[in-house]
Amino acid sequence: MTTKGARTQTRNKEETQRRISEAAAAEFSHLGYSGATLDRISERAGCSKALVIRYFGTKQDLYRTVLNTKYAELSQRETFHALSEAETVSELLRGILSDLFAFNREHPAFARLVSWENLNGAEHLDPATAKAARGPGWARLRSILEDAQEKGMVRGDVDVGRIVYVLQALTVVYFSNRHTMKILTGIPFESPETMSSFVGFYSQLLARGIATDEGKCA
Amino acid sequence: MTTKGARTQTRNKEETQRRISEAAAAEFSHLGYSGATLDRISERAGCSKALVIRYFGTKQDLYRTVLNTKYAELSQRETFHALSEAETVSELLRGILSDLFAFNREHPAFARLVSWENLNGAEHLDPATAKAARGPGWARLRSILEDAQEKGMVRGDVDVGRIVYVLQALTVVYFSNRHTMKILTGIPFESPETMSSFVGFYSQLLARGIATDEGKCA
DNA sequence: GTCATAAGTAACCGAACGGTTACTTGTCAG
DNA sequence: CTGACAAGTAACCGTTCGGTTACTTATGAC
Repeated sequence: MTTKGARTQTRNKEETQRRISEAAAAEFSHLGYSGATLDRISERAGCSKALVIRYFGTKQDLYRTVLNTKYAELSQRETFHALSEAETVSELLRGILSDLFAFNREHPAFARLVSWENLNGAEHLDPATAKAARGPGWARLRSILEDAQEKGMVRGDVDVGRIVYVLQALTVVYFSNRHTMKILTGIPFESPETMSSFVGFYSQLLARGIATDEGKCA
Repeated sequence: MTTKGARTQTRNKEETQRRISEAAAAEFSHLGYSGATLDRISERAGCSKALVIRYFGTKQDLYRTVLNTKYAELSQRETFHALSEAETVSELLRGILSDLFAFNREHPAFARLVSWENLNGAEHLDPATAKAARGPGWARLRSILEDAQEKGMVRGDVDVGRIVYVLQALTVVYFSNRHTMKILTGIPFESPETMSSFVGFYSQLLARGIATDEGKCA
């Protein structure tokens, strides 16, 4: 009998690789590239350090794998794809912002990895993988936005890049700069209500901010 | 004759301490706490490692000194204090945002240190020092904002913390997440025009977003 | 001059790092 | 049963880390 499809008792390559990958993600997210150690990763994974290197190459190789895997997770979630059905600008803004917040809440490691990565110039991030993480909601946003501009409801100086930027900024800072930001503003980021009220407040603010006088007062 | 006020030829405590402090700021900003090494810092400063430890204590002590010194620099700049004379909401928003961007452009090390610090829980940042970095522009913002709300020009759900948050978010992400954000949005952050157009666009967007219909259309 | 003192350094320590090598052992086709 | 191969490990290597110790040397008051 072959091993194929069966769960071997003590020795299992795929399962071990999965455990290593998981342990590495936790370690890199927590301590960054230079702070993480292969000794701790192998300890977390419950195997020897030599095995980690055998399966994933050098520390840098392992880091690259972890980072791009996390980005790929973002692009595969279902709620993201549901956004392609949105009808109005404000509805879509709220949907995207809400989804960005939800993803970051469910994957606390993600924002941390992005921060670490920016601090060393994003040289380990595969551009194609990162672009895929935008999801179909953004293509939808572009078409709806341009449509609203033609009808004179949205101001002409608004473009998709700037909207995406502010949505990302609001989200990223919430999760990766909460410590200094709490000292600065006093906002209780750990409170669940803060997050939902943030989404509502800022999506409305953005919708009003990009609208023409006609689009808003008429 | 005493050393007081004179520039000694080869041995000079204050000057050496200044060089060490400068070298440490560059090193910590570039590589973070765990990535930085005392050997490199002493090499940059042109002195021995033992002297670094003698003057600043442990690596952690040195890091704390560097971090809080940078924050103190923010609170001492002149343009920040000029904001206390602003008259209108939109004028003040533009002033604060413009100044935040200017400071970060002039002090690239600052945003990096803030990112590193958030990644290890902001445990080395002195809260009093951080709060002082808000400057008088924010107290002015509160009073002008509340005044405008009483007159019915600004919506009631707007508060200073949320405005400060979005201003900081727009700025912080511009400087500390530019690498991943460029891949994501295609925005050319390195271009000088991008920054000034950002300040104009978002301060206008915010001003319109927080205004009541009356405050905007009337 | 000279001498106490402070500025500054070379050499070293144990620990921890990333990575390699030589080895053991579970598993399965025949 | 058995042997070959893959899964997995213990022990080690050279290097670098933060930090200490014992030492040199420039400086200024007397």
